Amino acid sequence: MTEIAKPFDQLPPAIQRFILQWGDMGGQWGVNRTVAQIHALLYVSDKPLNAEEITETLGVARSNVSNSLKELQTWKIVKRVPVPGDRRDHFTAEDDVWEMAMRIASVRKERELNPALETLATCLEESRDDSRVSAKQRQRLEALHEFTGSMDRWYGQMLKVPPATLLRMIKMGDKIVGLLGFGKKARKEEA
Amino acid sequence: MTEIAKPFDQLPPAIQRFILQWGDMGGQWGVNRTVAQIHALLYVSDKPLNAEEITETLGVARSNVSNSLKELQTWKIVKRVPVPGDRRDHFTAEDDVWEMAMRIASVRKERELNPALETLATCLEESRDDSRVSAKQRQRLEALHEFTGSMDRWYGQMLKVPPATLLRMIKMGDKIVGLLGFGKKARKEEA
DNA sequence: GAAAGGTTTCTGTTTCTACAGAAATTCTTG
DNA sequence: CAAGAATTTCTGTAGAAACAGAAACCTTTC
Repeated sequence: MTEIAKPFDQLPPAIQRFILQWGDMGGQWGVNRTVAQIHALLYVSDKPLNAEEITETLGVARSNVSNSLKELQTWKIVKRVPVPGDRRDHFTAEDDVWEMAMRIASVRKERELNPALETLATCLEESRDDSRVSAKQRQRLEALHEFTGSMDRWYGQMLKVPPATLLRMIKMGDKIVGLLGFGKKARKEEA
Repeated sequence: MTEIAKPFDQLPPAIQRFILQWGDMGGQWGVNRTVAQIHALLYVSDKPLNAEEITETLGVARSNVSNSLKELQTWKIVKRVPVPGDRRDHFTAEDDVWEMAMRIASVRKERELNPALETLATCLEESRDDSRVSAKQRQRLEALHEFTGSMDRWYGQMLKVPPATLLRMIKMGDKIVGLLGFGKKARKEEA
């Protein structure tokens, strides 16, 4: 069908910069450049794009686009949308940034926090019937396990809160600490 | 001085497992395996270790240990400690897990959030005097910028709260949402 | 049910990162 | 201020990840 999609250097400079920077921002996080770039492109695109258009605009291999789209879909921040009169798959990015952030957080929780929890549990288990592991060592593993568990629960709970509510909470910022009534005392102690 | 440090396979299995798993847990995050392993080793070590001991225990190159220790120190989760009667540098890991988490969060904020903020600000700036950027596109960049700013402020504020207080907050979990008085309504709306 | 259009999987190449070992440097102490 | 010890920086290499292009595989439509 080879329609002509806008090549990268014809995009407005602001958009170009965004895609590029977002691209290697991704590198700092756990996703590769292409994945992040495609996400950026879709995020600022006015209309859904098909794989071909993405390929042409970003100048990367078709297969690369295909795989990257698949990854973005596992993160649930890009989805396929049907476009009437065109049987190719088209894609859009989640446009609510809060929703987006929560989807990412959710996947990361599963991929990183949960395995860490399991590992620590196993280590603790194993350490109990090994006298060579000192009490101090056991305590430290315990502390880490406890911490990871707390984080896991915290994330789990935050993910249940609707984005709009979360937004308000975060906007409140440090007032929350005071409101909850245990801020002042603790802060004085620390200071 | 070649003292004999415990080689890896003489450590208790629980400890071995911990170091190994923590090692490639690190890989999932932004730090390489060696760095994470050294951190794990120091975290569960009863006493401060010198670079030589770490080298022997983990079986990695001396230079690698040196560089990794340097990195861990920039994260402020490992520090040099003087050991009386030994002029070699010895190292320990921060033992308070909450303190540790906050140090890491702090560095990540600087390295990731702040640059993202700058980039987005620049893009927005640039987009204002470019009529090819649609209103919708500008809005999306705006939303992302706003979001990033919120996160940045939130982190900044949380980092000021003493770890013990934070611990209590997180333990409270989702009760916080209700306590703050805007939880129920919003949650019903969403459901 | 075959031809065209579209998507995914496979394979080889390139690029980048982690790392070891050596060389250079800095620090300590007699 | 030298000799020795400890640490850091430098350089080359091995392995892993990203990627392009081709091949194989579905899917729709006539």
